[in-house]
Order: sequence, then structure tokens, then C-alpha cells
Amino acid sequence: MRPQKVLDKEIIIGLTQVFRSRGYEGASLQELSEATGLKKASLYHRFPNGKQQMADAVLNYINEWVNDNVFQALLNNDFEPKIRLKNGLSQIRTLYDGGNNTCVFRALSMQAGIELFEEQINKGMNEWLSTFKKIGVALNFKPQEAEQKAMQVLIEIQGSLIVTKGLGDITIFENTLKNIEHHYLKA
Amino acid sequence: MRPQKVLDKEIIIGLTQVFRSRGYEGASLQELSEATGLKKASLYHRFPNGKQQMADAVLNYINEWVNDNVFQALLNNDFEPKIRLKNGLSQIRTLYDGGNNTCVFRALSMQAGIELFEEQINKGMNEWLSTFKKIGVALNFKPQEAEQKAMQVLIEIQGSLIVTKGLGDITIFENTLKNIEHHYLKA
DNA sequence: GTCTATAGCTAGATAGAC
DNA sequence: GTCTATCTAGCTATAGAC
Repeated sequence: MRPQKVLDKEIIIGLTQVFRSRGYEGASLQELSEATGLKKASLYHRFPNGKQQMADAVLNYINEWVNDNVFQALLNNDFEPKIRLKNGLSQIRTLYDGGNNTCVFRALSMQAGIELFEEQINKGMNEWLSTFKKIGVALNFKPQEAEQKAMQVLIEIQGSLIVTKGLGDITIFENTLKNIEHHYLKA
Repeated sequence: MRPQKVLDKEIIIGLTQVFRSRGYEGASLQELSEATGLKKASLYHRFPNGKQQMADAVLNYINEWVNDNVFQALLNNDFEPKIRLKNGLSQIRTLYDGGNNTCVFRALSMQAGIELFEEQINKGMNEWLSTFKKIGVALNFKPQEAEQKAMQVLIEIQGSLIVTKGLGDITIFENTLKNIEHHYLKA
């Protein structure tokens, strides 16, 4: 693993903004350069394998962020399950900026992207599933029910982000987060 | 409206395949040419405004297909509501080839695409919502419930397609269609 | 480690023969 | 209406000065 200087994180954040909004093919080196404040040649110094390595770093960064924030909140045994769920959903709200951001999985899973990043996207989604299964079990659902609920959560989050974008209405995303909470807590 | 020769439809189908799998920026004129069997210059003869007009035609084509098949099945008063729902979902299965196809709305709603096609995507999604609201009302849900259910359907279809792609498992899409049917018929 | 400059290529788009 | 040939601009990527 490369050593993480302070500046590195700022670069990754810039790359993330571009890839998540434009997708893999839509993200040009020029725009990546502008978003990071590094000239193209400097980006290639940091990422010798070019654009693919940059997108790869973005996926790793988001994966870490989700682990450290979303999953950490959901699994933190200092709180009771209901609170953990609320906190986890709150982190998800932050991750997608209340519905304004698109999901990196979505952005990088069109044809060209999925061919390059299939493994990471696959692994990432499975981690969402297994973590939400755990919170379901903690909330006293049977393992099989918890598994189904986890899949439902993943689908609803992804779907609501697409519909939010298509209709230009972030209340759709917000309502979906509320519905997810209710589905877990009412039964 | 341009006169629709037989060949025109084949061209649109080729364009659709490319745009839906690669997105707007990912679809190159070369690939569009290969998929349609027309050289680039010939494509420009048919679509003087270039790539944007081609994607526009794809959106119109899919919109028509959905109207003639999905919505027609859902609204056809020759059948009772339960049957209409089943038939509509069956058409949706065809539209997305059982989960193998991505949705054109999704493919064309990344940054570059949404800027160009916002209006059509917005309109298209709203037609899904209003049609599914109608089938909900026909199944005796209150208008407000029917509206919520319609939104839920749109979200679940879009989300399941994303997750299906990300996990490479078309049973996810199939299960979602089954769940949608149950949600309408059990209550 | 960052930059300017540029290579090599492919993109979208046109001109003009047939 | 379709084609070959070509234009320009933008792309990813690299060379080499500092």
C-alpha cells in the first residue's frame, strides 16, 4: 500500500467527484486534472497505470469510507441496534449527499467500467449485503429474513438514487431512507 | 416525423444496444456504425445532428416500445387488473431481457447524458409512475397508496437492475419482479 | 514531484464521389 | 443513400526540463 500523505486524500476526493458524476469513459484526464489541481503528467506520476488506476483508487477510497463510517455505525456495539440503524442510515445520507451524489458502483458499472472493476464492485456490494444482514439479525429477524431485507435495502438505495437523478427530486432518496428505517423497526 | 422504413427500425435497435450498454460518452461512432451496419457518414445522413440525435431517437424508440407493450398490457381493459399486472411485468421482463439489459434511462443519466436528455428522462419516468398508479387504483388501492406503490415499483426495478449488474446475478431482477407482483396482490 | 511540450491515436463530424 | 477519405479537436499517455 502506498503511504497516504495528506495531499493524497485531497487528490482522491477530486478524482471521486469526477468519476462518480461522469463514469469511467466520461471522465477525461483534463477534468481529473482540474478537479485535483494536479497537471496530467503529475497524475501519471502518482498513478503510473493511468485512468484505470485512478478509478481503482477511487473504489478503494469509497470502500474504506463506507467501512469506517456506514458499517462502523451499523456494527458499533456501544449502541443498541435501533440506534445503530439510524446512525448507519445517517452516514449513507452523507455518502450520497442527500441524494445529490450518484453511487460510484453505478458510475463504474457501465460496459467499459464493469469489465475493469467487476471484482471490486462485486465485493463491495456483497459487503453491503452482509453488513445489513447483521443489523437485521441484531433487530431479531431470522437469518433468511435478514438476508432478504439486506438485498431490499441495497436495491432501494440504488434505485432511489437513479430515480432521484432522473426526476431531479432529492426527496425521493430521503423518503427511501425513511422507509428503510420503518421496514426494520415496525415489524 | 420522419417516415419509418423497415431498415430504420433495425438501425434504432443497433443504436439502442450500444447506448444502453455503454452510456452516452462510452458509445463511439465506430461502435454505433458496427452495430447498425451503416458507415459513420451514412449514420450522419440519417441523423444530421449526430450522436445526440441518435441517442434522442433511442429514447423515443424505447418510450414507444414501453407505451405499446408495458403500458398497453397494464391498461388493457379486456383483462382484469390482476392479469394486466402480470402481463405488464412480463413485458418489463422482456424489455430488460430478464435482467441482462441495463435501462436506457440509467445509461443516459450520467452527467453528460442528463444535461442533454433531462426532459425526456423526466417525462419517461413520470409516465411509468402515472401508469403504475392506475394499475394500483384498479387493484383497489387508495390514490395515495397507489402513488406510493408506483414509486416503489420504479425504484425497485431500477435498483434491481443495478444490483443485478453489479453482482452478475439475474435472479435478483427476477425476484424483484415477483416481489412487485406480490406487493400488489397480497394486500 | 511538478511542470511544459508533445507524441500517437481515436473521437465526432464533413466533403464529395458514386 | 451509402460510401471512402479526410478534417479538427480531444483523448490517453509519455519525454524530459526543473
